[in-house]
Amino acid sequence: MSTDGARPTVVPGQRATRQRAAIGDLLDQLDDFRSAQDIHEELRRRGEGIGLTTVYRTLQALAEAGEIDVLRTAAGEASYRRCSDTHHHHLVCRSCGRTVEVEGPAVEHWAEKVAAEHGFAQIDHTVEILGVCATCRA
Amino acid sequence: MSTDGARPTVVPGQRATRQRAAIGDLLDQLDDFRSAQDIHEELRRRGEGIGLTTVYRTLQALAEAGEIDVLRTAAGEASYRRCSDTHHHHLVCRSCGRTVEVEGPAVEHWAEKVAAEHGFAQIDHTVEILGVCATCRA
DNA sequence: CCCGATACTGACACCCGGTGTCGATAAGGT
DNA sequence: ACCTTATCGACACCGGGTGTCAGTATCGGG
Ligand SMILES: [Mn+2]
Ligand SMILES: [Mn+2]
Ligand SMILES: [Zn+2]
Ligand SMILES: [Zn+2]
Repeated sequence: MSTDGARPTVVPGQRATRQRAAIGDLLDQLDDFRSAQDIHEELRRRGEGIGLTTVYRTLQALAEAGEIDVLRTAAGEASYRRCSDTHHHHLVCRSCGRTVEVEGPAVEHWAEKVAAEHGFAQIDHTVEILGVCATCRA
Repeated sequence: MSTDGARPTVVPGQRATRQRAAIGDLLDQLDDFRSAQDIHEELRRRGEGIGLTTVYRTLQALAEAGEIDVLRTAAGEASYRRCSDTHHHHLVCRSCGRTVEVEGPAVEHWAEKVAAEHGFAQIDHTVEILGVCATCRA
């Protein structure tokens, strides 16, 4: 959870609206990946009047702008989380959803090397680790 | 593409049916990831009478049994491919779908190490590399 | 070889995450 | 304040995938 409180809550070039601010604030408070519907529910629980469509599209815009990270659950549903701005991957607890950001130069190099060896360019990669955290094993 | 022709086309404990054989045969001939609908279409084109529901469920069963690999497209749709039986990952062309199986002990070790460091167990990981192949850049 | 228990099939209704539409609303530049 | 126009959100719709269930085919036992 970043506590700087100064991250752009709005994608540059877009208008600052109450709804987008509410979503940005909530994302700052949450610590693990949440679906659009989760976020919509939580906002309404807090008394924010906001439509589900708006939540879907705002989250997508934020993801596209690189403000937040997207992850596909096993069920194929998208989930979102505000992350640090450096390149990293995720270690996620299958049981409670607890998320740890991890990085590894070894993987980055390996991906580039193997792609180049096969003549591939404009490389992008996804690396996610799933497991059960210590707490959930108690 | 494996040419052994002796891979189990049926998950153990299940009955051998014409439909499952047709799907297995087709998977042996295809070389890159295909959606359930693609496979269904192709089977009908070849004159096989088979229902879409059956294709969906057979592919899922094969995937669950580890007979084939599953990949989620950017659109969130599942795609399937018969792969070698050793652990590996995929290098996929974003443009033509061409798929190369790759492996890397470095990544395996890294994943295990980083998970252990954070107290996670029962680890599973997904690693996919996307890019544009040499042919598609011409 | 035949038969019956039962696994499988597939048409169809349904589920659900996500998108297109469009009239109403509100941001924010002047 | 005013006007232009981005944004909102209710609603209809889309498409991949699943539950149901009556009909069908497999295959082990007799
Ligand atoms: Mn990486
Ligand atoms: Mn691996
Ligand atoms: Zn946990
Ligand atoms: Zn290609």
